Amino acid sequence: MAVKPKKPTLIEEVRRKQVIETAIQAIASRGFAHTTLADIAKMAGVSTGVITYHFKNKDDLLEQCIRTLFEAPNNFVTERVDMQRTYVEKLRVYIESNVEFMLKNRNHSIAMVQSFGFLNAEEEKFRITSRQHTKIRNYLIRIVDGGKKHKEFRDVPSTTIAQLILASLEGIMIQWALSEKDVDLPLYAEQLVDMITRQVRIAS
Amino acid sequence: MAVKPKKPTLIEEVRRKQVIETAIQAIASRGFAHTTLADIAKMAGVSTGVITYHFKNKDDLLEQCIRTLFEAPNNFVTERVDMQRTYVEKLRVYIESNVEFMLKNRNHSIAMVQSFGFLNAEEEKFRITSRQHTKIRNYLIRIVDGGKKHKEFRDVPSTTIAQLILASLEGIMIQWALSEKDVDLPLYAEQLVDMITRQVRIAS
Amino acid sequence: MAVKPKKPTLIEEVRRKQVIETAIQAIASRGFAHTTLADIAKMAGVSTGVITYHFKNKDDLLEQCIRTLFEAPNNFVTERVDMQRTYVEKLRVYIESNVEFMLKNRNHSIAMVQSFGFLNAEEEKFRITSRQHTKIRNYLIRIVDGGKKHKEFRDVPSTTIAQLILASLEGIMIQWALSEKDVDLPLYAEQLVDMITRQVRIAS
Amino acid sequence: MAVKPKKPTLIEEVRRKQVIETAIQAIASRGFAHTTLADIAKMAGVSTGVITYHFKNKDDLLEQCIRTLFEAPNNFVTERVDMQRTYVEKLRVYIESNVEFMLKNRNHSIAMVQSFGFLNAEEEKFRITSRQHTKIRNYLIRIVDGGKKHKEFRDVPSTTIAQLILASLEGIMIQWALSEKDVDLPLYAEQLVDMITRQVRIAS
DNA sequence: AATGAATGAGCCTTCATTCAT
DNA sequence: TATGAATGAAGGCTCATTCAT
Repeated sequence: MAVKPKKPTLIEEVRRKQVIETAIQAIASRGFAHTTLADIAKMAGVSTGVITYHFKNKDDLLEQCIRTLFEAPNNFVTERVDMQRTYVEKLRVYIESNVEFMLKNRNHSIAMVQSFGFLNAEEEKFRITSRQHTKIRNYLIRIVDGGKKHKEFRDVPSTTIAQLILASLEGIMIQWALSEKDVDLPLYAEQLVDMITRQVRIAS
Repeated sequence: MAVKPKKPTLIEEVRRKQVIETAIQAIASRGFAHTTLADIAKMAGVSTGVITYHFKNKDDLLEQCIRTLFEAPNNFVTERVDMQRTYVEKLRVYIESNVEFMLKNRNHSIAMVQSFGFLNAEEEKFRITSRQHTKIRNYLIRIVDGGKKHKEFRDVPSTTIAQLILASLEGIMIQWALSEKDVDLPLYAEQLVDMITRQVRIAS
Repeated sequence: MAVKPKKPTLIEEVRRKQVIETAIQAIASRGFAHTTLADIAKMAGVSTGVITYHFKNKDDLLEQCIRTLFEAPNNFVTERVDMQRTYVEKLRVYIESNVEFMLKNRNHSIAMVQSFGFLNAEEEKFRITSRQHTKIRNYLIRIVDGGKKHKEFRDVPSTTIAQLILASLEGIMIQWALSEKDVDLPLYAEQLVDMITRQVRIAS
Repeated sequence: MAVKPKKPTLIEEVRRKQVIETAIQAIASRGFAHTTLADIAKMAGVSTGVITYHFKNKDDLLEQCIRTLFEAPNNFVTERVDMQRTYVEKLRVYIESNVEFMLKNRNHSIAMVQSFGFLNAEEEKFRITSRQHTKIRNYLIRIVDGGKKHKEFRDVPSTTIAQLILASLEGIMIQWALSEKDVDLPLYAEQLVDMITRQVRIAS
């Protein structure tokens, strides 16, 4: 008899998505540490058992949340970036659509900042976060390299530039999560785009 | 009977410092969520009771940790920045000495990133972090304003520039905490200084 | 509306037997405590619902298991014993066929030993086990009494002898369940037959 | 710094003993499966936390219980057996003092029967039970061998005799645990001594 | 007859906090 | 000051049971 190939029913997938989304909302408002399964269940309007029925355990759920926290903005952003033709435009759109996503999903941003708190190398949560960072950085490196190849950019260190863009976006997320009113995101994006462009572009 | 007038003995202060420092090390290695008072006590070589004897409760201890996490690098950095005469130099030293502190105190950096993950607006820990951010930002704003006043800088938006510097430093801290080998901090600092300088300085 | 007159369909009976047998296998390999209905269902290749559909509840299933655990060897043994003419032969065959059944159904023996461990006087499971013990003892008493009546046996205390035979068989089952290789069952049977015979038979 | 050598304080040892004894009583009356830590704690008049403070977890406690369940009667019995000079006497006293211990500690016997339910080879509880059985059997083998060497016993198979004695004692424990009034233990002991003696002794 | 998603009570376990010594 | 035994609330997890399909 063949091993059952783990067929995730439709309803199964829907429930999981629902629970993950609710969990993210819960994390955003209570913080990672103070979010209990009972909280999430109550917010989702289901019983506690549902969660451990659909997820192996709490950590499994949190891992899915972290994954979603990275993939959702990533999909949103890359979709827009890939439509641009010039590399200067790609960088501009990368920054702008990241900020756009943040503005549209403040809770996601808050939850993501919270997720930085899981840096115990023993945990799968750590590895997921780490892998996502690498993925993002590589995506940016490819853009910078493309810009250099097409003579749009001068010979800047691609990795460092990628780190800089990622850092300045995750960094502002922290400040904005801590105090919304203290940060004017569109203005920040504009300034960041200006600065990055000035830094990488071949002077005309 | 009168309330004991809070006479922080010398030994008292030493013990507190010791416990706070141990707690930071514990947080760095286990993560915020998994650090128990028993862990800290054992690492410090004292009994559990010592902690609740010297601190009101666990949150009190964590608050002191967060405060230390911000104040230690802050003292290190401002001391060096204030010695600089030109504003371009101040910005350069600000960035460089931040990175220097990180390199000298990796565990502090890791613990600080961890601390971002436990931010619940209802908590004092949140307010402390928020206040520290404001303080840092104001310090940077004053430098930028100074540079503008002394005609070293052109008319850049001070607040945004301050946010950008803070973000790019806290942001890189996350990447470096997640994967030390993936980030060349000195190179990053150099690039960041170059970029910021280029952005603010009046073209000569 | 009249109560459904309990019409145990053929298929119904087949299903029940199948589930009971699977449950016994599960108990033998996982232990009473760790056998869940989900385990049994999965092993039987059916859904969880099937079990509670065919059995009132988990305890009902376990009770049927215990009953089977006693009745199966009992049927096997009495069938053979009743064919013997002399009482000495009856005792010999009683012991030997018990051991034969054990060798042919190791998992049943293991499950039976496990079942001893979950006896709470308040439970029906306890009463079933107790009743089965009485039944077996009475069967053996009748044999011993027969032997005495037909002058094959001397005047031994029938009840005690019955207890002794039952005890030495259930007792060895424990040792054999714990460690198969440490017990040579046929040799044990031979020695037990020899000893019991020597004890009850009228010296010739 | 040397590893702390785990010094079990006096009070620590007392507490552990107390909890173990209470647990045995609880197991005897409720059964292994239905005994919760809360039950034990309440019976012992302490808080739930005490148990997990002094024991690693529930399984750890149960393991200690099983160990005690075997060692207590063992100490009681061997102490008396070792005082006997002849091997016939040793066997007699072995059986009689086992029964004596049972009569004095009915709850221990009941709990021990319950413990037979842990036959999951993966569990430490299994290994403990198994090891204890081996220990007892070896002790009996040594007696039988001694009897043979000193020409008190004829050439019987030592291991099988040892198995038989152990089986007939553990077996009667089951019957007596299930129904006290159905088993006359002293009479049983007498008959068992008579039968074993008759079996092993060199006919005079 | 059968399924399997959903429920929720019950239990183990962790851990901050207290307090007698 | 310091200790560490003891407490008990809180939370994750298991699993028998129910029920709509």
